[in-house]
Amino acid sequence: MISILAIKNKLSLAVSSYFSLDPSQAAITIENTKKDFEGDLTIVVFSLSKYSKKSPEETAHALGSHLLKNLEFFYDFNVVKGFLNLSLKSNYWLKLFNTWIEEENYGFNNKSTGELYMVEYSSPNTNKPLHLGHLRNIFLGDSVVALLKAVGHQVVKTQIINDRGIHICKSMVAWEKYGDGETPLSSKIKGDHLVGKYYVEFDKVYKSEITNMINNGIDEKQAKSNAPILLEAQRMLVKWENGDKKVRNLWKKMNNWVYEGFNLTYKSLQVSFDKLYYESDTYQVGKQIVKKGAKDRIFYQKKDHSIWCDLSSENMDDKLLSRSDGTSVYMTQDIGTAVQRFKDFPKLSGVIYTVGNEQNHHFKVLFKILEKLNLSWAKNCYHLSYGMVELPDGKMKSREGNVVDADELLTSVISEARILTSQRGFLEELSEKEVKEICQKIGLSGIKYFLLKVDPKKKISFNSKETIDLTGHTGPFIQYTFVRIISLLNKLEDQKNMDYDIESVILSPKEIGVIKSISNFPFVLEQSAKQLAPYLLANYLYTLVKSYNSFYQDNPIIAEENVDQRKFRVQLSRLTSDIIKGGMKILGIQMPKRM
RNA sequence: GGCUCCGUAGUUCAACUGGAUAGAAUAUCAGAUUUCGGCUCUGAGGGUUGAGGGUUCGAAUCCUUCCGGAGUCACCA
Repeated sequence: MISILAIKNKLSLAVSSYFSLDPSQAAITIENTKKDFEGDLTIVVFSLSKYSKKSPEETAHALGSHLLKNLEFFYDFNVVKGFLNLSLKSNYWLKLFNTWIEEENYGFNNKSTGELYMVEYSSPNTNKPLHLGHLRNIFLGDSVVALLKAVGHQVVKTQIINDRGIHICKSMVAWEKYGDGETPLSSKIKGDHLVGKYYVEFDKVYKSEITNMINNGIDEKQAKSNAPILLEAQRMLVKWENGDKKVRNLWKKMNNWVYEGFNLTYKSLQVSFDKLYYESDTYQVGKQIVKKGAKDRIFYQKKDHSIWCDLSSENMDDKLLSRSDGTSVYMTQDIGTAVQRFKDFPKLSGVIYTVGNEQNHHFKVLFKILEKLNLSWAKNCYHLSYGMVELPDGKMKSREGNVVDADELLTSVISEARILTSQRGFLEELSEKEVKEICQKIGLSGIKYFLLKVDPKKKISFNSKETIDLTGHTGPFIQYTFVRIISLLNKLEDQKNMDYDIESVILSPKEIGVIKSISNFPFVLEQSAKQLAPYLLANYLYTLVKSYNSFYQDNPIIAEENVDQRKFRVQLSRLTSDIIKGGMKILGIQMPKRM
């Protein structure tokens, strides 16, 4: 069985034996040859020239002729500076290609690794609707899940619902005071949006109260922490934690409004979860752990009864875990949630927290505290941090209503897709339902690809125009290539016997280009999964599509007269479309059959 | 102020984790269709990789000092 890896291994062995090196010790770098140079594999000889005691160039030449003579794979080599470029015989490319088309799921790992991971993502607060920032989180998490599955792991998709705390009390107080009994039903406003409306309302009142107090000679800091409406929210939180019936009922009612709204949004985003955790449950678990930790002297208690974790040994400030009034903080529930998760799934190899980079410090502290609690799995917790999504005029602030709303964005990209497809006229004889489905696929691919193609740790500047673009480095562009291939395959009369004789196929540079690109797919998948980096896959799929389009442009397929050549090109197209489909699926993007 | 992250064509992003002449997209300009979906393809111009110094055969990448931006250091979440 031949494979790229096998060729590289043999090459590596041949190189080390040429220099009489121990193969297990020798660091021989073999890379794919860069596009602008001739060749397929490149050996970097700079570090090897010390063994030959000659210049890198001389060494490379000597090594090149040696390899050409002793290995069957190559037909030529060239040297540029210290780089030895080797050219693989084209029938080896064909042999490689033949093994790929016979694989069940080329690039994917079909056998299970037996490892189980948990990926947490989305995890919104229940006081406002989802916005563009959540979308980045959700798509990132969702595609990391798919990546882990693609390489053979099992995955539990989860979220922690932040249903408790001062934020929801703010919406509740505002609704009670100014809501006049308004419900999603009576107002025809989606539940999450309705609750969000009162969160904004709270902030408005809060701010005007502060201004008034300052005008009456109270200093700003005092005003901020003593504004009447804020005090009201804080009193409500204490009542909530004490189980006050009236407060709990209101809380349940408003949270349910939010869940109904979220579920609609998740549905249109095509994401789902396996297991939900609610902060209102897990903070109790956390509270117990903190209490016990204080008793065991892992944490310490101040005179005012507040409980803290000493982190001076880590060069960090001490962390509050329980307030002096006994109520718990964000960190408390995160400790509880983590413990609960490993209780529920003892076999977890790791938990991945998909959370924005504003919480980098929080997670550093959390993991440290888990370590201090002697939880052996603490080291298996990983924070998948990502940058903020910024608007052209700066950061989004939901309190100020300066956000790109997820629901609105979705409808706008989908309707844009409809305008553009209707101009093209390929969907005319389809039913309304089918057209709608296709436009959803196109619109979603625009926004998903836009958010996923960027390295997670970098911030994204959002540009609504680019998101719905169909050309260039976009999701719809990739979909278009797929649709063209499908349309082509459908035109074939005889699809059954696609075997061809290798000897009668002559590969053009563009065909080799596509094969080379295909050869990278398994490595890209592996890397993306390992680094939890869907953007690597997204960028790869784009380069694959580029090289295919370039091939497609000047090689006839159906009209090709040489039967073997034609069959090869059909297979090349088919495998390319399979990779596009499978790869894009990992990004959460579905392929339309027409567009 | 301490710590962390970021800074690459006008703009949005890459660069196989230290490799070659820093690549795409977009915008602009110039080309390609007796051809399978032209939402395509080919080409041109566009760069002191924020600045300086260092490490070495070799630096956008590592170290260091500045400059600029973001985040965080809460009895907020």
